[in-house]
Amino acid sequence: MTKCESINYPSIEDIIFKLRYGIKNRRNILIVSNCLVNYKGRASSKLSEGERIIILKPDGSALIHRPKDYPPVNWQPPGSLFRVKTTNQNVVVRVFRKKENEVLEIELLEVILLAILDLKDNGEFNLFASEKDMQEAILLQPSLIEEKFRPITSERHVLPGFIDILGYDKDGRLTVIEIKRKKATKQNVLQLKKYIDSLNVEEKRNIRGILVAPELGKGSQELLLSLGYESRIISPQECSAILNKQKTNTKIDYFFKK
Amino acid sequence: MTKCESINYPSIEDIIFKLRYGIKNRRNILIVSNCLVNYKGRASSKLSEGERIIILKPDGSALIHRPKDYPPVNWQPPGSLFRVKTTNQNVVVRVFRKKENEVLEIELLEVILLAILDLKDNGEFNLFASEKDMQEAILLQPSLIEEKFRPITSERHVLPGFIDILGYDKDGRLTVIEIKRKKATKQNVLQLKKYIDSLNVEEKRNIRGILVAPELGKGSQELLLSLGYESRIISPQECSAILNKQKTNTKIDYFFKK
DNA sequence: TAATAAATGTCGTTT
DNA sequence: AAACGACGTTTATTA
Repeated sequence: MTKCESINYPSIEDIIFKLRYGIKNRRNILIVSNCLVNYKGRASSKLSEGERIIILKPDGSALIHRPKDYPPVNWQPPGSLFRVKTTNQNVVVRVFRKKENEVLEIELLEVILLAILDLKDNGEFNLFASEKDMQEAILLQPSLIEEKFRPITSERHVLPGFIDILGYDKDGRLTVIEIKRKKATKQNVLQLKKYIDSLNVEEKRNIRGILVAPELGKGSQELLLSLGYESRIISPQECSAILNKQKTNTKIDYFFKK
Repeated sequence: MTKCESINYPSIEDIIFKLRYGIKNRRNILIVSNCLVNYKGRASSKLSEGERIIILKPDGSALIHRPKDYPPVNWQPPGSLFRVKTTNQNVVVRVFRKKENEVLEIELLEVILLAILDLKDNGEFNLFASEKDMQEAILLQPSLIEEKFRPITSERHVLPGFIDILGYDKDGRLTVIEIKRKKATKQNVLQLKKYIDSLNVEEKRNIRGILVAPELGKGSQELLLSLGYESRIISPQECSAILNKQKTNTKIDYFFKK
């Protein structure tokens, strides 16, 4: 079996055979077809006739893409089961997801292109400038918050829960830091408040709250002030740069040690 | 030009020519290829070598799918610009989005399948059992809330902001309704509270708050009680059924009138 | 399993 | 352009 077996305008028999083969052997399947789609589960939907691109993945995820738009018009997350049957003399792919008891049915009216793919992908994916990167950068260089800021939560989550960073300021005041990778909203300030409130410390007034974000939204700024919290304007990109620099330094250290 | 021009293992010259042709003529483009992907924008990412499915749409959206997972590993929303160039003797597709100043670059190391598609899709898509359907069902049949409930806001955004439904109960008490299509959270109760607080009415205690949802989460129930609000357990599916019935009745009415 | 928050979230709507 | 909330959100993490 080759890496890619593709057919233009396959016969019904071919479609059924290839689909079943591909599903059974955990191949990626690509279908370009005029089709009808019905979905029923948490909601329900009907999509009338049209030509779309369909992807079936061996992990049980399914995607139906119209000629435009970023999101799939219909889909099924991983863990779904594929079944190929015939209805009205057409091939129907049924994608069933037990977890939510959801069914997606794709009736293939005319298959334009069918490809059974045996893809090899062991590539490594790395994302930078995520919220987690911001957290790590601050832990690595606490002066981003202010001089002599000392995080408590370093490697392990010393205090469990959802607090991004907990620490002490130069005067020993307990400080809660909430990090956002995009413009902060009022909701984010409330989140910070919630965490501070959740700390079972008697003198809550003595706890500092700092919201870290690349920008403050209108509502957030007011609320921040009224609650007596602070903010630090820091972008995810600069945090990423700090981490990169650190890695480079580690490498150089290693080089000289050798 | 046919609806689907597909080639297995095209030459570099073919790839460049077909891609440029497809982009220029606003075709959908399907590429199965061993590739490298770099993204830089709001965040940044690197994806090392591997075989993936790539979709380029004429509206400027791009999707890169690995052999597994529901979401694309890299992407670009609509409005992006495609450019085809060569680097390291490989074809590179550059997808630039001005709005966020984001760049996605896909280096094609070995194209397994390339298809230029001229898809026709005028199909109608209908989604049922959305939150909007729930809203409409309640407006159509206010007794879902309680007997003699009278909605004021028939359209939307008639009053302050984002209140789903505003109305009067049988005793003329102002009532704010917040609708959720899935299990209600604490956050949802706070949302309801916010809307009630935002109503500049003197006697806020006299306003009723009702959270409509198919189920109540743990935290939400407690908070609901402590704030003195109420709830109605209603599923999006039953609301959808109510709307369907209404439509059927309208059709029957029309039939008899004729 | 339920709850909670992140996401390059995206997308629509209203101010 | 900014704010706000829905989404069949999905996904990962934690209690």
